[in-house]
Amino acid sequence: MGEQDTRTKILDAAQELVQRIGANAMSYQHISQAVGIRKASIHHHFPTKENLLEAVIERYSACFLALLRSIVDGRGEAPAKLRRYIALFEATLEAGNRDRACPIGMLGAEQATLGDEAVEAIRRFREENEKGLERILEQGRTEGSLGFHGPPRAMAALIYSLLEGELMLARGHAGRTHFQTVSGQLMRLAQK
Amino acid sequence: MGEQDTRTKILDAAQELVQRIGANAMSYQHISQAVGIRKASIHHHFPTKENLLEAVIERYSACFLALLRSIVDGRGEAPAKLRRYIALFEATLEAGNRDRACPIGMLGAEQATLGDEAVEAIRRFREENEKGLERILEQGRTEGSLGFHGPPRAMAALIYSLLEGELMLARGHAGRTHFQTVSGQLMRLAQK
DNA sequence: GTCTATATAGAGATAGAC
DNA sequence: GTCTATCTCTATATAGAC
Repeated sequence: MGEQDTRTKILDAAQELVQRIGANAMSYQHISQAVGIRKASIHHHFPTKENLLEAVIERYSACFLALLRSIVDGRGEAPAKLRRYIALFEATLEAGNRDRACPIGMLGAEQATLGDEAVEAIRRFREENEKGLERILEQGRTEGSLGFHGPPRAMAALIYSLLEGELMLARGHAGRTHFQTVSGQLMRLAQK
Repeated sequence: MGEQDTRTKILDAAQELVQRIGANAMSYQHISQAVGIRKASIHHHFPTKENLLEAVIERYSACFLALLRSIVDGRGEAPAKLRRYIALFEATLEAGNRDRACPIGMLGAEQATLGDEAVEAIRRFREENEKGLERILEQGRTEGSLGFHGPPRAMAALIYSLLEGELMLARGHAGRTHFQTVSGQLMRLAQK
């Protein structure tokens, strides 16, 4: 847990702000205060806000998709893998993070205000999530551990929208409980 | 289809902007251009932006919840009612409206930047939606037309997050198709 | 790489004439 | 009820010293 470089601190602050209040409410002033440097210094690392948002997406996407792949390619039956995937989303709500949604979900909601590169990166993130989920669901069907109806890809698309939507809308006071109710129901639907 | 009063035109423009770009990206300037009046005139009808957003929520909520009630209390079996409910969301994506999410869903994503009254109104909207869905799902179970596992209320919570999330994230080019894939999968899960 | 200072634009909001 | 004009604040971004 040593000292981090400034670029990383800026990305951390920007990501946390996107998760909590969204990209359009986030300003260089907010980041400046969180990191403890001046606004002009942020522009040295990320010339434009669009650059900064793209970097937030790229970093989060790389990290999250690596975890997704380790789940998909890992050992265990499909229900356990699905639970691990859901836990990736739930981790966002842990401890003091009660008001944080997925940063890429938040940016997806604001995509009409973003540049083409960011929108495309958000689309790819969704695509990779749906593909990974599809493989877990196919495994479950093959080994007989999951018993949902319909195409795995449609089920995958449903799961992604559900978890992103739930994280964005059910924040605040009872957020954690609500998330667990919904994710529990999802597991029931997938298994039988 | 006669002339509308200015207040209604302002609400229409504000709602459309919230649905497309979100409340934080929306400005009085945008509304001014859309309606064809000056910024100061908007402040005459809605002194603060917070007032305006609350009015958008109240109007949309009253309209949507009235439709929800007519579905819940109407005739027909539960699967048909569920399809009618889904159609309320899908209507947002019709024709030239391809980039519009649910306004209350968008404001829910931005709730950290809103006042207490707006946040409370958004929470009530969700609550009423979950209650209405719960009644449809209970009916389906009683009459044997729906066969999902788990508590109706958990299923209701899942359906609301799913539809709101799908509308927010799957906009743009293939939005309509993606929505239909996901809503079709939801119907499969509910019926068997 | 960080700073001060500044440019430029836009935001929400108000005063007061018509 | 709408307008012009203006206020104040904040936004993103840049120039240039250190």
